Amino acid sequence: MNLKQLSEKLGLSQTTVSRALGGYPEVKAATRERVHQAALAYNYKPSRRATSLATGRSMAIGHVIPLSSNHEMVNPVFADFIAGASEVYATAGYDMLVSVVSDTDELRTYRDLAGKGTVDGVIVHAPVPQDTRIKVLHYLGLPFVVHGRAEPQAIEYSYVDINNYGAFTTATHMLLDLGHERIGLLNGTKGGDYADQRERAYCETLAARGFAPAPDLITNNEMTEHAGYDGAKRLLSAANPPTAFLASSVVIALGVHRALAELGLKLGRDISVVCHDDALSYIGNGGETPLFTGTRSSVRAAGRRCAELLLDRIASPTAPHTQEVWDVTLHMGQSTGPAPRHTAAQVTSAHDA
Amino acid sequence: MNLKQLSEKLGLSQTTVSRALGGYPEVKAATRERVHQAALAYNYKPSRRATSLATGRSMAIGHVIPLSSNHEMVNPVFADFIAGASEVYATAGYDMLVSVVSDTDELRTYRDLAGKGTVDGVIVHAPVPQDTRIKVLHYLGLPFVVHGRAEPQAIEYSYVDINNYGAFTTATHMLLDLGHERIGLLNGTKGGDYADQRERAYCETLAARGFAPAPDLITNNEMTEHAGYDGAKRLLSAANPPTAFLASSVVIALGVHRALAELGLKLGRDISVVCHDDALSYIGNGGETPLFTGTRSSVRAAGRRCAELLLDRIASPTAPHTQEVWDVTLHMGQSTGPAPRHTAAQVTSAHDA
DNA sequence: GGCGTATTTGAAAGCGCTTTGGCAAGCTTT
DNA sequence: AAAGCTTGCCAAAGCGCTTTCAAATACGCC
Repeated sequence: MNLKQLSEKLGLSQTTVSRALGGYPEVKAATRERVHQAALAYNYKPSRRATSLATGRSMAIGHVIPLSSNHEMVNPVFADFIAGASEVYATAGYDMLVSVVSDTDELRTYRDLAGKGTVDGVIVHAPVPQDTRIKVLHYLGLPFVVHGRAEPQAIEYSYVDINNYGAFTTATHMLLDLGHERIGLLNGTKGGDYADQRERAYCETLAARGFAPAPDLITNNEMTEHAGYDGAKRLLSAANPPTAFLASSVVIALGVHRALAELGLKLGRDISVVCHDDALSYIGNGGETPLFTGTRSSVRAAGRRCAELLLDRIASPTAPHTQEVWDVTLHMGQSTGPAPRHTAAQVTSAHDA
Repeated sequence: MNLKQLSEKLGLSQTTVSRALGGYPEVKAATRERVHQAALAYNYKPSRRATSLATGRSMAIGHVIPLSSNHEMVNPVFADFIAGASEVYATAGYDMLVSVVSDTDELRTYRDLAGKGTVDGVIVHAPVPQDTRIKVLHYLGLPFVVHGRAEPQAIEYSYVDINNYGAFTTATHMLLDLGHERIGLLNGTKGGDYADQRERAYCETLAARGFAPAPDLITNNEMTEHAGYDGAKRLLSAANPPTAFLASSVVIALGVHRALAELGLKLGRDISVVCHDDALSYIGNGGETPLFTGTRSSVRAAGRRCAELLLDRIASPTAPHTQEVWDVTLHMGQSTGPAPRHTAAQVTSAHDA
C-alpha cells in the first residue's frame, strides 16, 4: 500500500493524506482522524526511501567502529555505547547504521557515507590526538560528535569525554596514600587520546609525590582479558615487582585477577588493583562493595549523550558546539588495601617454599 | 554533484553516464573510461536515497538486537557477531542497520522495517522455540536468516546454528569420564533455544550414564561475569557441592574462576570447568593450552555466514533454504582434571582449619 | 448580497536516480 | 542498393513521497 492507493481509497488527494499523517495543521480534524484510521487499517507506512529522497534527509546516523587492524578485534565497550545511542535514535525516529571497518579504511568509509548521503551525521569513536577524521568530516560538512577528545585541534567540534586525567590522578594518589610505591600501569594501546591522558596523569602524579615513574612498569595493549593477565604476570615476575596495578578497564582487571590467583596472591591484600570501569552491563562490577575499586562512568550513558548532541547539531547546525567532560568518581571495592610490608615477590617465594 | 550535473559536464545523457558507472555493456569503452575519470575528478557518488527509490532495494540489512528487558543488558557476543556480518555486507555494498530494542518491542520493529522498506532483510537473533518473529517475518515477506534455531516451526527458513546438544553431551561425558559425578550447570536464561538444548543434553547424558540430574545444580541467568560468580558461589556453599561446572559461556566461566579464587579452590584441580567458548576477541581463551577447556565456535564466523546466506536469499528468494548446524570441537585447557577424592566442601574446610 | 479572510483541499513539480523503448549511424548480407 | 543487425546513445517515464502554489469552500461582517 502506497500513498497513492491510500488516498484513492479515501477519496482524498495525496497532499491531504500526507499532511494529515505528517501532523500538519491545515487539515480538518475529522479528515485527519479518517486518514489515521485508514492508515492503521491498511497498515500504511510511508516508504523511507521515498521520504528520504523528497526531504533530503536520510534519518540515519552512522557509527563507524574501528576494527583494530593488528588484533582484529572490536572493543566490547561498543556494545554498551551503541545500546545507549540506539535508545535516543529510536525515540527520535532515526535509524542507526553501523559499519565495522579496519581502522585504515575509516576515512574512505566517511567519504562514502557523506558522498552517497546515507546518513545525516556520524559519531567518531576512539579519537587520536590531531585526528584526521575530524578535519575530513568538517570538510565534508557531515555533522558529527566525538566520543572522547582529539586535542589539539584547530577545528571547533562537539564531544563527550570523561576526565581521564583526573580519574587516573585520583587513582594514583589513592594508591600512593595506601603506601604503594611501585605501581604498574596496564594501559590501552598507545596513541589513543584517553591512553595518553591516563599515562600522563599517572606519571605526573608519581613525579609530584617524589617518585620516578619506571617505564618498565607500563604496558600498552588492547583491552582484553588476556592482555591484563599477560601484563600482570610479566610485571610480577620481574625483579622488584609492583605492589599495585592501575588498569585501564575492568576486562584488563579481570585478567590481572586471574594472574594473581595463579600466583597465589590475594587481590586487595598482596596486590591492589584500581581500574577504570565503563559500567559494562555484562561485567557488573557494581553492588554495595564491587569487586574492583575503580573510577566509574557509564559508557552507555555516554552513548546516549553523544546521540542527543548529534541530533541537536543536525537540527540546528549553526548552534555553538557542546563540549562535555564528565567527572568520574572513585568507588571503593574489594581490590585495594594498604601496601604489604614485604613485596609480592617475597610472598610468592615464601609460598613456593 | 549529481548525475545531471555530471552528465552536462561530460556532454552526455544521464542514461549513458548511469550505465557507464553501473557497468552496463552498451557503452563504448572510451566513453566509459571518460565517465569514470570525471566521476573520480568531481568525486561523484550516486545518491543512495535516489538509487534506492529507483531500484526498490534499500541495500541495507537490519539487525535487531534484543535488550533483555529485565536486566537492561546487551549480550556481548553481538559485538563479535556484528563484526563478522559487517565484513560481508561491506564487500557486497550493503549497509548494516542496527536497532537495540527491548525484547517486547521486537515485533513492532520488524513491522516497521518491513513497512517503511528500510531494509532488504534481517537477521533474527536469540530465537526461542516456536518463535513468533519467524511467523511474522514470513508473513511480512521480509527475507531473514536466523542465528540459532526455533524448532518446532511449521515455516521453512534458513539458519546457522551450532550443535548445542552435541557440544554439551560431549562436555558432560568428558566430565563424567574424569570421575565427576556432581556437575553444576550454569546456563543462560530459560526459554532460549540454545539454553534448552544444553540443559537437555546435560540431563540426558547424566541419565544415560546412570546419574540423576539434580535440579538444584542448575542455574539460569544472563551471560554475565557476575552470574557465573554468584552461581558458583551458591552451588559450592550448599550441602554436597558439585566438583565440576558446565558453563554456557566464557564470561560465566570467568565468574566461576573468581568464585573459586575467593574460596581458595584451584581451577582444574579442586573444581573443573568446561564452558562453551564463542571465541570472543576480547576474552581470548585461545593459544596452545587455553585457560578454559571448552567447546569452541567462533560467533564472528557465524555472523559472516548468516550474512552470506541472507544476501543469497535476497538475490534468489525462491532458492531452497539453507540450514547449517556447525559441529563444535572440544579444546582441552587448564580448567579440567580428574575429580578430587574429597569433595570441594572438605577441601575448603581443610583449608580454613 | 458582496467582499475580505480563514479554512481546507488539490494539481503538479521535484527529489536523483534507473530503465524502457526508441533512434541514428555503421556494418553486414543478399 | 535495399534490407537487416549491431552498436552506442538519448528522451522520458517512473520510483513514492514532500511541498509550493493555487483554488475552492466556508465564515464573518457591513
